Amino acid sequence: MVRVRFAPSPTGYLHMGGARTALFNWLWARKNKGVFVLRIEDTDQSRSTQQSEEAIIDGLKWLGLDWDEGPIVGGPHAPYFQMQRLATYDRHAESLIAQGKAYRCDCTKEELDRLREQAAREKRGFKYPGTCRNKNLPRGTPGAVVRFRMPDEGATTFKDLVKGEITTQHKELHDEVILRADGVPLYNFGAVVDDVEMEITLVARGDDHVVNTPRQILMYQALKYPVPLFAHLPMILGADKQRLSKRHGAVSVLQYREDGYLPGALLNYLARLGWSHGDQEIFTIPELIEDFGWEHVGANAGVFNPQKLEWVNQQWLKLTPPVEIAKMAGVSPEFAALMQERARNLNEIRDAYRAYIVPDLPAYDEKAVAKQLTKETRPLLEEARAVIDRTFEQGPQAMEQAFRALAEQRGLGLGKLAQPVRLAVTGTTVSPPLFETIALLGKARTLRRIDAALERIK
RNA sequence: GGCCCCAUCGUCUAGUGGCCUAGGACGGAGGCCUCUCACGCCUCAAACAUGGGUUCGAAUCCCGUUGGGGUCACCA
Repeated sequence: MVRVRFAPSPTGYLHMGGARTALFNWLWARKNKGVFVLRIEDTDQSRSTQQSEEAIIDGLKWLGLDWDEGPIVGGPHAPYFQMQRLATYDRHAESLIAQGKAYRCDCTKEELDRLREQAAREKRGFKYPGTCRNKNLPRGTPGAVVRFRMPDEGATTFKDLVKGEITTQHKELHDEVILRADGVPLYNFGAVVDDVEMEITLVARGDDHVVNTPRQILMYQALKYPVPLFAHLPMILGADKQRLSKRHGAVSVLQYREDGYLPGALLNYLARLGWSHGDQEIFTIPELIEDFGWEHVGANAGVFNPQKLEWVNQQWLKLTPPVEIAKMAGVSPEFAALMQERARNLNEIRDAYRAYIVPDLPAYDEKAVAKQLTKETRPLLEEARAVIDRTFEQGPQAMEQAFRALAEQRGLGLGKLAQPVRLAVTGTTVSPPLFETIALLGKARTLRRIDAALERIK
């Protein structure tokens, strides 16, 4: 049974990197009929907030990345909030201490900071010197944290599903803190204990965690638990090739909802950022689930490209049934059908709808009016009005035929005739095909608009 | 700085020793189609970081160099 998890810390919204990590985990779970667990790692009490937690959950929900176990839905390993699992960490820490694999340490923060600064001055990495290693400090020692006893010699090797074999010498490691004095675990320990408890079989997470992996493997081994598989996903970079951060365009995925993107399009784009399936660019969600695999996840970081995302969104818009688009954009299905192949996002559809479908008279683009609605075009517009009046009931194709006949009669291209009419009817020079738009608007409203436009010429 | 990871068009990537005069996609340039816009179609420009090996043969394997990134917390 494949069991994977997404374990965000509620210290901010869900951004692209987190969304992609969640997506890859989710795809793997769905592909293997496994379980996708959502776990909230809220042990940084100074930075975790309720709002962030909600924002992350909202983001996942919008994307359609549903979880089988976790907040709201519960599950056999509840609770799924680390701050509610303190007793579990304590139990495991005590067991490690009893076996001599961990120990209490009451070194003060000040001493440690001094050592750290000194190490920095000497351009060395800081390593805890092991002051309390053999003190056997008892439970209840004031201010004591628990440190994990790292082996001094040897090396740990693991096979990362995307990066291949990675080896770390144990001498590079040091006895890191796994439990604070107040019993709140630190990342490496909390994650390991929970992944063990929740029976996670594969850990897929950001690249920045590769260095944590050997330490965590050592902890799994100390705990006498099987080690899961690991897959480290490369970073997503901003246009400047810098890691995506709040300053570098790392916006909430929910911003894309505001901007009129389809959740599936975002998922499609994110999947292709770092993963590939031959030359295919556009995938439905079932296709993504079917085709996804770690073999084709790239090992190098990728730049987030908004233009390509927009293109993917456009493709999705074309492939989505009009009724669904209508629902999302808040427009009629008929109009959605006309707009879906020429809009890049839902907002363009909604804006157009509000501009010239909803109101009785559209807001006119004055610059275009000055150019298109002139004394020269007036007779044309009058004749067009008559044509519409006469042929409307026969449908858009008949109207078009009649317009073509009229244009030809006047020695004009259809464009010369259609543009003033389009402006009169929609208020703009850019719209879906004129005759279908007119059909959708209705005869009375169309004629009223043309009359209003004629008024403007005077 | 130590350790670790990465390196194909501007960007996302295909490529797993011969199919590569390196393919696709976004973006760019030009054109076709056309009632506007968009779609679609066609054409063009655009890359294997670098130096050594290994091999009959290297974008593909190995080493060095360079460049980029990650990480060195009682953050995650």
